[in-house]
Amino acid sequence: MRGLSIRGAQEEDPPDPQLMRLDNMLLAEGVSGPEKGGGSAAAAAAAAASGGTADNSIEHSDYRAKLTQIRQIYHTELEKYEQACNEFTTHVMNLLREQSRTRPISPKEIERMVGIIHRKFSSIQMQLKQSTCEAVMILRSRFLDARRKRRNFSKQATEILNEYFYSHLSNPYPSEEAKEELAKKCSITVSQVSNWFGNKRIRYKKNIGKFQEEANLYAAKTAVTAAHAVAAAVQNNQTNSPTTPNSGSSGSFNLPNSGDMYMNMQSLNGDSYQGSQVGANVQSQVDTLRHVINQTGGYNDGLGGNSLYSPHNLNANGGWQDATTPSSVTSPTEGPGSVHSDTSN
DNA sequence: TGGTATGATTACGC
DNA sequence: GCGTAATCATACCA
Repeated sequence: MRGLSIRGAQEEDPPDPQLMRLDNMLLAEGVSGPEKGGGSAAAAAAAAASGGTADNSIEHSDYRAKLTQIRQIYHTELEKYEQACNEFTTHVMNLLREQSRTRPISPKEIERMVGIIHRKFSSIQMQLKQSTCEAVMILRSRFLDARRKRRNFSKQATEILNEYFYSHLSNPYPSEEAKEELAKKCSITVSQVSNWFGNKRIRYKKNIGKFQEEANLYAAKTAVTAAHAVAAAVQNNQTNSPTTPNSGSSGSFNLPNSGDMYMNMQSLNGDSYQGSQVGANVQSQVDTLRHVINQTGGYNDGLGGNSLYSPHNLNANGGWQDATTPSSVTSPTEGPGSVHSDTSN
C-alpha cells in the first residue's frame, strides 16, 4: 500500500492546482467533459494553428479519431479505477467489519482508512490524467508538425487564384475582403491566399517568360467570358436603350464576367475600385482579346507571340506600383509597402 | 529517382 | 501587419 504513495498523495481536500490544470486541459481538449465530436474544437484550434484548411479534413479526421481513441481509453481507465476504488473500499470495510469482532474499531478509524484509499486512488487518477494529457500533447504536436506536409491546392482553387491574379495583374494585391472571398471560394484560409499571392508575385516577377503562357491562357479565359458579356451587353443595348451607358467612365461598367470574373468587384475590393479605371482597364484588355479570339477562333497563335499580358506593370525595381499609379490604373489596395490601407481599420 | 512545382516558413524592411 | 526575397520541405511528374 505504501508503494502506491506517489506525488499527489500529499494533496488534501482543497483543489490541487496541478490537478486543476490537468482537468482544464482535458476539458479543453475535449477528452473529459461532455462529448462534443471528439474534441473538434481542439482539432480546429490545431488546424488554425497550422494554417489548416478544409483540405486538411483528412488530417482533421485523423486527429479526431486519435483523440477519440485517447478519450475512450481515458474514460475506460477512469471507470476501471473508480470501480476498483469502490471495490477496494468495500473490501477494506468488510475486513474492518470482520476485525471489529475481535477488536473495537472506531468510526474515525474507518473514515481514515477510506480517506487513505481514496487518496491513493486519486493519485492514480492524477497519473492517468497526466499521461492522457501527455498523449494529447504528443498527438497535437505531431499534428502541428505535419503543417509542413503541404498539400497542393485543388485545381479549381489554383484556377480561381490564377484568374484573379492575372485579371488583376496590374495590381495583384487583393484587399482583405478579396482575400476572404477568395479563401472562401477556394476553401483555404486567408493566410494561405496571402501566401499564394506572395509566392505568385515573386515567382511571376522572377520569371515572367515562364508565366507568359499561363497569363495568356487566363487572359483568354477572361476574354471569352468578357466577350460574352460584351455581346450580351451590346445586345441589351440594342434592344433596350439607345444610350451607351458603358462607354464612359460610369461606375456601371457592365462586364460582369471580366472585371469581376469571380466575384463582384464591389464586394472584393470594398469601395473605390470598381469605377471607371477598372472599366477602362478591362475594356482595353477585352478589346485586345476580342481581336485575338476573332483572329484565331481559339487561342493558339495569338497567344504565343502576342503578349496579352505583358510585364509592363512591373517597374524597374520589379515593383508593381509604379506601373499602376500614374494614370490609368489606381489600385484597390496600394501596393507593396503600404498594404490594405484602403480597407483600413 | 531526379528535376520541377508549390505551399509554408523565416528574416528583414517599411 | 503586410510585403519581398530566400529558403525549406514536400508533392508531383517524366
